[in-house]
Amino acid sequence: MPKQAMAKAVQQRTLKTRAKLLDAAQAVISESGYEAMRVEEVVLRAGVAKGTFFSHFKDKDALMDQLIGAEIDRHLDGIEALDAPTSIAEMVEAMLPMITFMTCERYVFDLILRHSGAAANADIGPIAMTFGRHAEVVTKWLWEKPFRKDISAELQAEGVQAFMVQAISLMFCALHNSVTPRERLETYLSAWLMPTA
Amino acid sequence: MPKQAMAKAVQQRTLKTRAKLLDAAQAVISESGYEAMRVEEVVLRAGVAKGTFFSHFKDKDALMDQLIGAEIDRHLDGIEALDAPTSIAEMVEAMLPMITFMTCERYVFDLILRHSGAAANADIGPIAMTFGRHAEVVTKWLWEKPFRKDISAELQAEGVQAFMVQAISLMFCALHNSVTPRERLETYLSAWLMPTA
DNA sequence: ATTTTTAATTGACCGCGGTCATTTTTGTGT
DNA sequence: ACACAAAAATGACCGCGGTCAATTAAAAAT
Repeated sequence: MPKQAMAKAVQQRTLKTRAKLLDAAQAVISESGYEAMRVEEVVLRAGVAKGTFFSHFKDKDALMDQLIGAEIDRHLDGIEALDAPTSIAEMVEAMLPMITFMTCERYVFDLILRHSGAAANADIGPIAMTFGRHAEVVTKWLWEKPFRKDISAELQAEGVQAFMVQAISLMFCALHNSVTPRERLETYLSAWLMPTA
Repeated sequence: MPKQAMAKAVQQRTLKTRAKLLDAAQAVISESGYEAMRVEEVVLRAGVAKGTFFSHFKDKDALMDQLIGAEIDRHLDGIEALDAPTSIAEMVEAMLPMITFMTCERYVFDLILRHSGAAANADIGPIAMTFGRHAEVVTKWLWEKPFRKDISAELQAEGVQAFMVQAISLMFCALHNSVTPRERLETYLSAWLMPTA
């Protein structure tokens, strides 16, 4: 039997509970940050039992995936509303708010990295979706305003993501944080998108 | 008082115990893989108490850092013995054994990523060291046999690492594993090191 | 209305990483 | 030899994510 056919099975009680859990989690995070979030604290505030949490979310990471994914999506909305950047500096500028969020906590960045690719073929999580979306946006930019013509816009976009991750990673590295992420990313993307040899 | 002056303070008992712990850990890993390693199992085999483990290693990750770092170092020894590659294919070929190890388990790759940058200024862990070493080796290659001349060998090497990480990440992504890591990395590095526009 | 089926919730329980006051061992000064 | 101080080892204990058999509430069948 196809899943679609039995979509009726979900009760509104379920939606209420899930909303309570999401709200409670968001509240905790707003107060104390992502890393400090405890499942026990969330269920306490939501007024449900611990087991209920795990019948709504596969594990703690799944909740984080949703919340963080939603936040990134909000930033992507802003990015998507922009015109295609005409310079590297503009491109970096456009991506900076999203990057700032991604690096607000070490914990957040690690989680994003872990979820940036879909683990199983079926469950492409919210964060993995945002990476797909980001690649699309950048691809569109590069399609409209091409920097390099020897390789496809898709490949260029993949490189942009790779360098974005690299630039962010080095932010958490005590050895390499003398330069700002903006500067570093500009250096990378100039070399990647505007090679002169 | 400088640390050097009081180096005497370590007893042989300490070295014995640490060796026992490392051996036990390696044994467990050889049998069941990295992910399956449990601190309780290790201390049981080593014949010491649980607390002893944590007086030798800050946490479980620190042990993993050492073991995995040592393994990567072994691969780097092999890489370093090679001549500077004259083509992208050769370069990828040289790095492939190391990459294969890094991707032997999802858990291993995640841990490597988390430790690839030094967290605090003081403690540059074994894995972070290997990333530095790898960058040096690639820089030397690019110095001897330059691909691009518009950017420094160091920057080229940073890009190689960024693309290596990207290629590996996509291996664990169910959506993008139709192409082999070798192929993907060759595509990336060709575009990065031999741009034609 | 009443039974039956199915979905949702519960909380005691477990696994495992990590801590710390206490005890044991080792090296040192007398 | 002995006392004493410093280092190392111990294991009971804790925090927290995650499980599952049992219970309760909701929808469907009668």
